[in-house]
Amino acid sequence: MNRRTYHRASEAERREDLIAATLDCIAESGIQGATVRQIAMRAGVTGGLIRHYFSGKDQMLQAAYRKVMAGMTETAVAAAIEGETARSRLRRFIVANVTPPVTDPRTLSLWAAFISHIQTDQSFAAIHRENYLSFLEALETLLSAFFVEERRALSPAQCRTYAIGVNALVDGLWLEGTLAADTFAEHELAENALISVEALLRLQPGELTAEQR
Amino acid sequence: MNRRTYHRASEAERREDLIAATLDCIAESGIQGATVRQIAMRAGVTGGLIRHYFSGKDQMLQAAYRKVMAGMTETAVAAAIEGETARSRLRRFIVANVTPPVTDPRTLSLWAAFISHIQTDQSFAAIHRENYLSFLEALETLLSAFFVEERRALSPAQCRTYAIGVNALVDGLWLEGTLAADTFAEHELAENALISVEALLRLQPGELTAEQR
DNA sequence: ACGCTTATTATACGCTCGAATAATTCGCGC
DNA sequence: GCGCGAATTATTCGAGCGTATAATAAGCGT
Repeated sequence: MNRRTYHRASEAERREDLIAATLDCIAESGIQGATVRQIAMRAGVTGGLIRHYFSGKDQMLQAAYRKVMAGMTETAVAAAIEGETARSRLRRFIVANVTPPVTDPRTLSLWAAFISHIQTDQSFAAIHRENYLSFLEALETLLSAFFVEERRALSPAQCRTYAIGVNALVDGLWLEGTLAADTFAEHELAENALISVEALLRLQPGELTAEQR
Repeated sequence: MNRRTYHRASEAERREDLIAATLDCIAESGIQGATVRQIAMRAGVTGGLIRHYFSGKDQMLQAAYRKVMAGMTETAVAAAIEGETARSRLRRFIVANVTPPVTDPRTLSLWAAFISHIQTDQSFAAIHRENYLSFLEALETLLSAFFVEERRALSPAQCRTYAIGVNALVDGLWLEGTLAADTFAEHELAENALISVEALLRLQPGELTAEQR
């Protein structure tokens, strides 16, 4: 009647492990395969522990959703701030969104698994909304800085219209490029994204595309 | 010990009923709520009947997925062919894709519920791919006819790049516009779509937007 | 080095799922 | 109008789900 030996972990790392295991399960076999038992096994613990750190499975899924979305936005934002000019930052932001690890089958699996919960569960809807608005705001900021740098006057309303359009384009390319990953070479997608954004903002051809310092 | 009385339906209409009930269940409570029992109840039959018409629940879900996707494409194509000029057909196609019933919470629910299966189940992946390519081809045809009408020479490769970009834009607007339905007025989304496509194709402002006869 | 707190395991419970099977009713061909 | 095939119902089964609870081992403060 020997029990398993185990290690007592700190709350932070245990929660992180559990969320990571949740994401692994979802990525591998969909939300249907992300059962309490599977997740626990993947995390190297037993099922009961989950309810010691989360009030239920749903709350853990929500935490996992937050992590995925935050990760996507942060990757793109982190890429952007490396740029030295507003134009470069905008360019990097766009490219990052259609390049791994954002454009990645695993990321898509996770995103897709959660997106369907938005319609049914308002907690997920809130998380989505929060991240959508934050992404849109980041894009809007990059855009308006870019237009200032280009000495091109733009009403806030028009800037927002542009942001919505660019956001849609990037999302669409991301979605299709990842779903049909074998149809597009990696650079092909990024190139298409830049050309399309150029056109969308009515820039000169090459204004964004051209490599710059 | 009285059994329920029942009506013997033709195979075609029974299958259609079952698929419709499946979609109702998914739209209302997500894929998790689309259980054999719920679907059967909604269709006014008992659960066992499902396996008389489909080899299992999964196959019925696939049939339902096909129906949803075909419906979306057909709605847009049907709207397009009403147009008298290539420009009008392109315009109508785009507007139809960001207007109810394509842009609709129910449609999104259904789409989202299925999209996550693409990563896990290759049967769903095949259905997706089939519909994606058919949508892209329809768009490409509309585009090239439009450019011919406009007497604007375009290489097939560039036409395809445009098609991919427009497709992404339309998909993205559709997705965001439906997810954040309360953020956009109905005409706002369509207007933004036309303005963005205009820019994407490097047309004159108003070339697509302006109402025309 | 011991005892106390608690993180973790182990086990059980009630429920619902998809599927299989057997019983029954329908309605068409004759 | 009757019988026969097949569509439909009714019932059962085993598996797996999320959750609850009790037993236990870990490791820190002292």
